[in-house]
Amino acid sequence: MEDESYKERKVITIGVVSELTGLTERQIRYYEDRKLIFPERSARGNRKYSFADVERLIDIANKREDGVTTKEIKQEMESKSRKEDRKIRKQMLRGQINARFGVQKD
Amino acid sequence: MEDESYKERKVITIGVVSELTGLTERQIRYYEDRKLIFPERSARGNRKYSFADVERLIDIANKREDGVTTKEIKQEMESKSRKEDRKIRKQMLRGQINARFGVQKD
DNA sequence: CGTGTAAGGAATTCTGACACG
DNA sequence: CGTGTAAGGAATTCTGACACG
Repeated sequence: MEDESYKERKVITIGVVSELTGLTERQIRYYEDRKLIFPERSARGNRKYSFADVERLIDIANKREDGVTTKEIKQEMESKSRKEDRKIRKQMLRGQINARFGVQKD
Repeated sequence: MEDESYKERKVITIGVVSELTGLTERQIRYYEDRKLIFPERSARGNRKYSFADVERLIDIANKREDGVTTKEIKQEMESKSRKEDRKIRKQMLRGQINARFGVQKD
């Protein structure tokens, strides 16, 4: 694990994200409108993105190039996150079982 | 090692750095003037900082609170980087020795 | 649907300078 | 020495809308 998780901190302005991804600001804002990306806002209201967001945008850009619609991308995301949820729930369950019946710690 | 080294990428604007560190933009620019910090510039000339820069600035801020002058901070930095250099040179030397006389790989 | 663009305003950033101490 | 501030300008970002398709 990382001390501060630089990858997730939302600190990058839209102009820099545009340089980093090659997308126009218009596109970046549109993908937010389509619920594909979730920047934070500064006090005044400026969007701030994380490195993880930048990577996701690059991923979106690649899919768009392949003709995948924003709706389909959104659905892929949701299906993936459901899978993740199941995985995590499974891990937690295993943890509980181990806590009661599993090997002794130490 | 990290895939892209998020910590070192210069992507954060001075306003966000100011929020993150609690320093005024004036202070941040002054420390650059004193050669304590080295932001990159965007096409137009806006400063861009890394998370590593942010951490260094927090370090500087703490030292300034203790009354350490920018000149002294600069000297500490230089002394530390000389030590680092010696360490790296030593490691490279050891690497060369191993390459010739050391254990076989595989 | 996905993206471009012109519009107007508000906040951001930049530099060089004067101020205090 | 270290930092605040007012100054003027240039670039940034925001929103809502019209356009095309």
